[in-house]
Amino acid sequence: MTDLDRVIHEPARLLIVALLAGVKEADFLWLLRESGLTKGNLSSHLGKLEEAGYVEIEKTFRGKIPLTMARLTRPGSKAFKEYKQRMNGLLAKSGGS
Amino acid sequence: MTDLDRVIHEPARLLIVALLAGVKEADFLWLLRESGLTKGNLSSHLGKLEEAGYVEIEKTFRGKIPLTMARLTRPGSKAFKEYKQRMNGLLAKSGGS
DNA sequence: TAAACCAGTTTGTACCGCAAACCAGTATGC
DNA sequence: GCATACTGGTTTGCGGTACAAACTGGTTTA
Repeated sequence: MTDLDRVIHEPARLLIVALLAGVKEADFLWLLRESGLTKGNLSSHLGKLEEAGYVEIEKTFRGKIPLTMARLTRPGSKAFKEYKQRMNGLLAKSGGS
Repeated sequence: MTDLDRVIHEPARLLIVALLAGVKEADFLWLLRESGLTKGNLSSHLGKLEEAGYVEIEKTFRGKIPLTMARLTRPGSKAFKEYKQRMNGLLAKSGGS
């Protein structure tokens, strides 16, 4: 109907995806600071995005301390791109400005 | 955080608001056909939008048959405009195209 | 040894969108 | 003139989900 991808549409995830699209790779704490989300929400939203196949999560260690990296997958980039197109289409149809 | 107006953000309502922004006034059945929503959903989303003060609902009669007209209020137009700006900002920050 | 901390995950709840059931009134078939 | 179908909606029930708060497993500090 509007055909907006609900996984991406959710504001918190839209923000995460937009951030990732900019940098191509980011760790949990950077996303945490940049997004302003709580840890819990960031964690679960990343979980949803991973489940959807839109991001890859890689868990490593920085010394003794766990480190989680996230990056957009190819399908993720594609989905985001399509989302942007549809959204622009919607916003445009209401008459400019 | 993303500061997206949740009332407008919901796809069905975004569509309704975009449609109304284009025409300035519309009746229930036109919105029904144009949006592809079910009657139930259209009714309740219009209710939400009215409750938020974003649309005015006017109930009249066309002959013997009830007719509901909807139009965007001033605050509604303003909210939609701001929504568009924020959304464009979000989509832009990920690097163009 | 314990207390504080880091980097997250799991859990609980309250809300919300959706579809289906419902309703009042009007035209139509018998 | 009675019932059946249709218009133009509204209300209800249910399933999914976002958010915050509590929890966990390991690590440094006191």
